[in-house]
Amino acid sequence: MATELTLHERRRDPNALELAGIPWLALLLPAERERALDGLRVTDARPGDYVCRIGRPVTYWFGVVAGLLKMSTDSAQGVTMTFTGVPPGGWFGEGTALKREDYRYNIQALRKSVVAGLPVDTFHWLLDHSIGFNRFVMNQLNERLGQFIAAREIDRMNNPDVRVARSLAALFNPVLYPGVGEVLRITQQELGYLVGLSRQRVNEALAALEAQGTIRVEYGGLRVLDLAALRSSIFHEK
DNA sequence: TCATTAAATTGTT
DNA sequence: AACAATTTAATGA
Repeated sequence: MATELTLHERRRDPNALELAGIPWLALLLPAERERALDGLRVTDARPGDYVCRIGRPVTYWFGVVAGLLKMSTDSAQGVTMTFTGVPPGGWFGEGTALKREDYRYNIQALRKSVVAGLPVDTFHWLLDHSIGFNRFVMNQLNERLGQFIAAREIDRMNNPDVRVARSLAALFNPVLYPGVGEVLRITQQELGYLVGLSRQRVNEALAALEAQGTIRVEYGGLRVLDLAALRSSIFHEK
């Protein structure tokens, strides 16, 4: 039933599925939405594919429709540092797009993903004309600031269980990643990569969180049961 | 559509 | 790091 409906939608509009996964489209007035749709490009990314690279001039403002991306940077010593994962519904690069600078990080697909891109010129046009779009971007910047501060706390924490919990809470952020919903599709391997822990240790932490009743571990993903608990959970040393 | 096989992911040591 | 067990995805009749 659900598939028939989407197939029907797809017949009318080949991009219907993808467009449903772009949160800010609903905030635009019809004329603005039309302009946005003219510019929007949706592409598939294979694991390891680069969405953007450090130093390249900004071409698009990017968003994740499906899958999982990672944001990373290379230090002068050539060490790759992963900052964060970007799950569905996440849009990034406003700062760079605003100033029309070069990308300051690499964005790579961790798994097969669907990525949407809004050309910088269209991005600026929407900023100049759409109040709804401005609200979205402002809200986005504000929420990301909060997450940035939280990320610094996470880095200082030594307890792996807490690190996993807080990092998960960040990925489940409904404002930044409205496409995630109740279930985050991520493997324990991928999560370990993002958090900086071994898969075994992540598996152990997830088991503890599940025992605590804050999440449920599923094949290929995690279901959040208590987001507030995830954000503030505390574990005892063994 | 169903059964079989391959691949991916997880749980454990 | 390695292994077995489990789940999903892919294949082809």
